[in-house]
Amino acid sequence: MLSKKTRYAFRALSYLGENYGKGPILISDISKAKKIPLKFLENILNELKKADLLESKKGKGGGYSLKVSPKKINLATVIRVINGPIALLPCVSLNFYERCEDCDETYCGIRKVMTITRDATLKILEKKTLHDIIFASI
Amino acid sequence: MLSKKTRYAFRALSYLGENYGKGPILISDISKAKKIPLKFLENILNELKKADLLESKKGKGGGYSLKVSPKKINLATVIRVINGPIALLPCVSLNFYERCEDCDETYCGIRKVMTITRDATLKILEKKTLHDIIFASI
DNA sequence: TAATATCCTACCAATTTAGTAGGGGATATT
DNA sequence: AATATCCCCTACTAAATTGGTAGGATATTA
Ligand code: FES
Ligand code: FES
Repeated sequence: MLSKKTRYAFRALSYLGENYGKGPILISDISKAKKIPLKFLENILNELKKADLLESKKGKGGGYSLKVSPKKINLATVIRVINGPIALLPCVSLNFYERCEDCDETYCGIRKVMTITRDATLKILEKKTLHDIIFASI
Repeated sequence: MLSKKTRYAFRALSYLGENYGKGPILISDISKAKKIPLKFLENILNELKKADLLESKKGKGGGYSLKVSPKKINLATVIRVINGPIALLPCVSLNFYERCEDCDETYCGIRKVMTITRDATLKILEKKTLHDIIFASI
């Protein structure tokens, strides 16, 4: 399951997507509009910025905005940044790979199934973008 | 990601599957063969029993065995018993549904994508059985 | 230089995860 | 009936993760 933090991230990004092209948006505005605890949201947006999905501006007239169009931000990327691995096992993860002790990857049946599952999941999550979820929700 | 406990469950079930039809298998045998902490495994097997996947016998000559053939135990069931929901959001879960506060399901774009993802995942995990992972790993 | 707004570090409580410890109860053999 | 075997149950615990808070440092604008 995705963490609450990840769901907050999606909601915040949706808001930024809805306001794409309108200049910097205040954290406090997003916090109010999407009912996300302000200081927690601050952290989330900062992580998204470090992952190069957002850009920010300090001082008056500052705030956050999407770095690229909502059509270019896919959901898999967001989940990886905030939630971590998408695969169900570390030995199957493309971006967070870790070897399994006491298990030979070449002959592991569980791993084979989880690889298929991962591919099916990614096929969807890498295709669906912020734009898709904003548009679907109007 | 699946918990370590879930991975232990798969390994234990694989062992029981490999020995299907040979009568009760000792927890300690599974523990040794699959390198799973004994007391932890005890707990796991008991949960699988309560979920009606295993049957047990006490006393000498006792142990655990699969209640049905490895071909009839699908991976989704196992994950649900030990790990919990398969869906990425509670509002999308078929077996562990919970409503999202501050979010209208009818218009929620995230939910739509996660529903598609869940279906794709289930299509695989409900089809693949214990037999598949045992056979693939030989 | 004052006001504004993000950035950074540190802390915290609650929950979950990954176990351990120890005895109780059922069963089979002797 | 005694005993050894083996699952069952309750309770406890350490460590990690989750979901936050608090407070100040830093950058920007006016
Ligand atoms: S589960 Fe990772 S290699 Fe078997
Ligand atoms: S995320 Fe569950 S309804 Fe929107």
